[in-house]
Amino acid sequence: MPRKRATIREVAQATGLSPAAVSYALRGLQVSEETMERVRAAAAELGYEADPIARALASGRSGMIGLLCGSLEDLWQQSLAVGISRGLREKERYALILDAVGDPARERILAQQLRDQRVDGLIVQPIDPAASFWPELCESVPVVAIGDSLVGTAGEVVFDNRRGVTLALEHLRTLGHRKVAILTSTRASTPDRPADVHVTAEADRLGLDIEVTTAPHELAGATSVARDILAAKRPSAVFCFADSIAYGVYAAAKELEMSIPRDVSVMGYDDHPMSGLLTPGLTTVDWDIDGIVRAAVRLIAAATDGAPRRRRVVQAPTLRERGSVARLP
Amino acid sequence: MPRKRATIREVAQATGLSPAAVSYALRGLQVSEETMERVRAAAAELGYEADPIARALASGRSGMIGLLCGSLEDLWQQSLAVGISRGLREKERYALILDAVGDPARERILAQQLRDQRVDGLIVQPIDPAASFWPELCESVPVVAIGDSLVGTAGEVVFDNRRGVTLALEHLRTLGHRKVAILTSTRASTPDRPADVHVTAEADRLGLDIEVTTAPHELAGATSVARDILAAKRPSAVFCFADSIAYGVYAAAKELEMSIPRDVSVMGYDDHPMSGLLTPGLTTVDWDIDGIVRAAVRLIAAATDGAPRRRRVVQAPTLRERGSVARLP
DNA sequence: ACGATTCAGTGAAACGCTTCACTTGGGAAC
DNA sequence: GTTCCCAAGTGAAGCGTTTCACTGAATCGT
Repeated sequence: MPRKRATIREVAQATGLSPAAVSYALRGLQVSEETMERVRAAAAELGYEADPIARALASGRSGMIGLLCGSLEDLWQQSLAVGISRGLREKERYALILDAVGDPARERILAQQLRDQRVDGLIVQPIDPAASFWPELCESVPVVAIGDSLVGTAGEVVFDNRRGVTLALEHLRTLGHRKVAILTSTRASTPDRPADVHVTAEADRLGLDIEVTTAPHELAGATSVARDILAAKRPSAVFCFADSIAYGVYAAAKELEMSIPRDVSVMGYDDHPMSGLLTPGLTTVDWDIDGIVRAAVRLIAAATDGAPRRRRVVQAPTLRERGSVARLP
Repeated sequence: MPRKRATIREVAQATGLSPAAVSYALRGLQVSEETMERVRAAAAELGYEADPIARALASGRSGMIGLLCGSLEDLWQQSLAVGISRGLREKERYALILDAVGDPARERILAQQLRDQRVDGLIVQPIDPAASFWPELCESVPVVAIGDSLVGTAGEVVFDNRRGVTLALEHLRTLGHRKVAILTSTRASTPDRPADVHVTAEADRLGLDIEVTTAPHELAGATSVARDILAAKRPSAVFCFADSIAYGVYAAAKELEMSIPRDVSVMGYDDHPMSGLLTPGLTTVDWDIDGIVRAAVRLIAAATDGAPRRRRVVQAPTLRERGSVARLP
């Protein structure tokens, strides 16, 4: 880290070339092998490194991939973010991670912000896939959407949430549960998310008596919501739309001295690494996070490296039984 | 999100002013109330929003705060990052989060990258606080360091790791443990981190028979290291230098059908929210993450808002007993 | 009534790079 | 020996802001 950055002009002077030539040379364009070598040497000598801001302004590209998360309080999304970040790094690309903290309005602002940063591509896990700004955004930058109902221009990684919900609720039904509390994630608005719609539809079909409540992902908040539900409603099972929320149920059960699954059964959704560590292990719906990460990275890389075939990767869920759901008599 | 961004020039034309005047007006500088109002109206009308990249290039500032994490695989650091991100948002500032994945070389590159992004300030949790580039970096941007031995120019949030280690090891010693396996986090180099040094010093003082091994934060990796340790060395206790790593010990114990704390005692370090949920709860050293977040945010905000008093906030650890450490006969 | 001081606003030069439209010199083609 | 072309390199105009040094007019104290 030299005391003062070298500019491209200085490299040009050092080599006796024009700044333009240096610019081309450093990117391996339009110049002879020989000058390229000469320029590289001079650049190394001077400790020159291109200024990303100036570059972005001039070229309209930043070399970064934006990652817009619905809510990083969800531990699973944290894992996803970390995974994607790592995956991109392996492809020599950098991720710019922003967190909408569950707020659709914030989602709009941050999406705009990322575009303003000239990201080459955008991976989003939309809170509100129906929001009106997505189409416009998709026009100005390749988008890979991760989720359920979609917006991607560069591809999509689709969770079959309908199937996931079916898997979960059928499991509960088969084991004899009828009165099921549903805990879904809090959000500032967007009431009719497709995932939620699936839940009520499936519950109807299976003849389950459900009550849907929203809960935050963050442990303390989830615990407090779960405490109320467990104490007041006495459901035989709780289905949480994220493992993070299920952790809150575990905590609440502990506080209330209820035993899982004897006093109440719990199901999660996502399969976060910690879920297998709890006692009892959390029965959940597993989404193959590695597969999702790989798919998302591959799609965005393809889109930005100019292989523009838009693809749709569908993730199938798996039921992962671990012991947090009891069979009712 | 208008189809095409309005530029400052267009706003200038619309109001009949010079671009300079508009620039000043939008920032509430140097112009009369009346024109300010006129400019604001026109800007709103045209949907103008300043381009952050151009702004950063011209002014050398971006309005963002960089957050450089040692390793986001550490769940505790994830929590820290999320907390800081949220804390900054409340102060109307944005965080740019980068992850060095435990690699000191990467840490240097990313630090440089953040400076190149013209961040107004930098919060770092250094992997290698002794690395030579910190002083130079500190000259070009206010730095708040979080950790043990420090580099901050804008302030520091210090963990008293010596005390934390003492707390943990004394606890083990008091309960009769002598043969203790230490699991510390993997890193690409930097062998002599102060925290590690404290461990061996303290162990000596207390007459503990320790063996130090490095383990990754990520669950599968930690589990596999822990499995080897538990099977081969048969320590009476394992002290993990991060709760994430302790989770690996729980997983390994489960696989080996060892019971915690009957067959082996486990201590963590950090107090991650999940630690209280495990069975048995993980006994750990608690660092008051909220306090750290608040301190870091306050320090960096003070430094960038021009109140340049450099402060040092020391965090004291607390022992949090939960049941994963048994008293030996 | 006069220079001195403020106030509101202007013009143009940065910021550091990319890129477009052009020169060149020199070889191949005819 | 022209003509044509191509690879290698140049100049200058951006990209959208900020900021510095200034101007003209209005205000002020005396």
